[in-house]
Amino acid sequence: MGKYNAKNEASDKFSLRGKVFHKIRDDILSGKYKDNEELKEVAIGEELGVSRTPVREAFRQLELEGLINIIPNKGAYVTGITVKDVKDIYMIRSLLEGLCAKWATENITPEQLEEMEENVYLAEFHATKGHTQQIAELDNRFHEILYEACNSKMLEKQLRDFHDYVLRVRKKTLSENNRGTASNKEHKYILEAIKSGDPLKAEAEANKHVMSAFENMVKNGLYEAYSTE
Amino acid sequence: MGKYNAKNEASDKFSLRGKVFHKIRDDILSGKYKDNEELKEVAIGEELGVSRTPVREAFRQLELEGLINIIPNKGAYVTGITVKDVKDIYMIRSLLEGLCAKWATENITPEQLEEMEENVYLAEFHATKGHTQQIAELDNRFHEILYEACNSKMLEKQLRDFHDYVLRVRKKTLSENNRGTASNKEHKYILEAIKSGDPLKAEAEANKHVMSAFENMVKNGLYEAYSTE
DNA sequence: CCACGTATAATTGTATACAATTATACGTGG
DNA sequence: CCACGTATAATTGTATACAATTATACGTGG
Repeated sequence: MGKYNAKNEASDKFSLRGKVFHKIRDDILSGKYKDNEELKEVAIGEELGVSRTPVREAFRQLELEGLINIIPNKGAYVTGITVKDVKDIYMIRSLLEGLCAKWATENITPEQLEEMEENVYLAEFHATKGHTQQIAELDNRFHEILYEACNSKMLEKQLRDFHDYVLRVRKKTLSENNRGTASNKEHKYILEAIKSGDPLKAEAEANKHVMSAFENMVKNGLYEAYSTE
Repeated sequence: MGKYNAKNEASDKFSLRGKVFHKIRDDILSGKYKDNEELKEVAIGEELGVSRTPVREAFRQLELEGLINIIPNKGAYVTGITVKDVKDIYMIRSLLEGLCAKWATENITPEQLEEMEENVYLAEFHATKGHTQQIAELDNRFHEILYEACNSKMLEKQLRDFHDYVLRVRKKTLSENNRGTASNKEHKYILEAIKSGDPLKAEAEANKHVMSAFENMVKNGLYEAYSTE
């Protein structure tokens, strides 16, 4: 599974289509394009120094992700991500991360468990030192391990997609307001529930973790700066 | 929202790319291609009488849906959908349909509520008559209404994708074993919870509905015939 | 006979050409 | 002046050409 994904990422990095896809995706999520703005194949192709072919292929992917809306023979229009979208994603993620933690309790391998323990331990250190970059990376990795450990291709894919979607928001939230310390404490609770073999406890802790991340975001009003609404 | 989607469907129907996408997707989901089978652009293009361009664009979409795995410069390989995948999707759907019903309770419009009542009433009639085709259509539509009524673009998209994914399995299940009658009764419970303005009741009923659909499927061993495992 | 390397074929990646469709400009009649 | 229709430009849709990469065939030396 990990290898499978690594390959896909390689594909994305080394082909023009993948580069174009990620570039436009980032630009939409970061708010470079306005809502309903029209994306033109030639213009974007020229900007990135490629022909229309890779741009078109990237458009098809973006359409499927729901980031743009393609009207046949007419054009591609940015759908963007609104404040409500981010909120909804956190609600959905809360449920699904819970399910993921529950399943992970029953399917995690010793290696994954060990990496998770190491992750939490190391994050504790960086949190006290205020190393925001490392904290963000460890946080991402904690969730990645959880996704892999649940042993469900379907759930893993869903959570990964959502995770990517709100990545920018999450990173910012973590770097402010001591959220990093609190977040890592919650990771520890999840880890302990998994270690003690209590799936329902793990589910509840993961639920709470996502919800508290969301509440922290709302409290700080941080997410408004990153939406197109 | 409804219109937005209608447009997308039109796009899919009238462009070659859309036709190719749906054809390959159906072929994978119905088991025409084996797991790990390689899909070649030229071969599929010739089969469908189109050039490589629409085929390639369809491939990119299928990759994003997780149905094929594209290795750069090498080829596209069918990932397929396994028994476990179907099971996992039902578990995920159970949670998300619950959330959807909860939100729908708070956001449903009078028009949607009326259509839902009509839907349940009509399905009752067709269930007693054993009209499997109509039952399947009304069942689909019931869930569509629910998805629209929750007023969340994100959740709606998720549920629609999953719904499509297991459509074939669902249709078959409904036509056997009087599941249609039982299913419609559960729809009625959801509807009544929504009408009485009880979001938690609606959530619980929707949870149960998906789980009982899944249990029915397992009991009859029906889903094994529709997977690639 | 087989291991290996090289030539050849097959396949994917990207750019471009042409067709079809849609948007825009512009002129004319009233 | 403006409503309308037609010509023109811009844009997307699809096919095809060429380049780059990978798979296969085949021959030769030992």
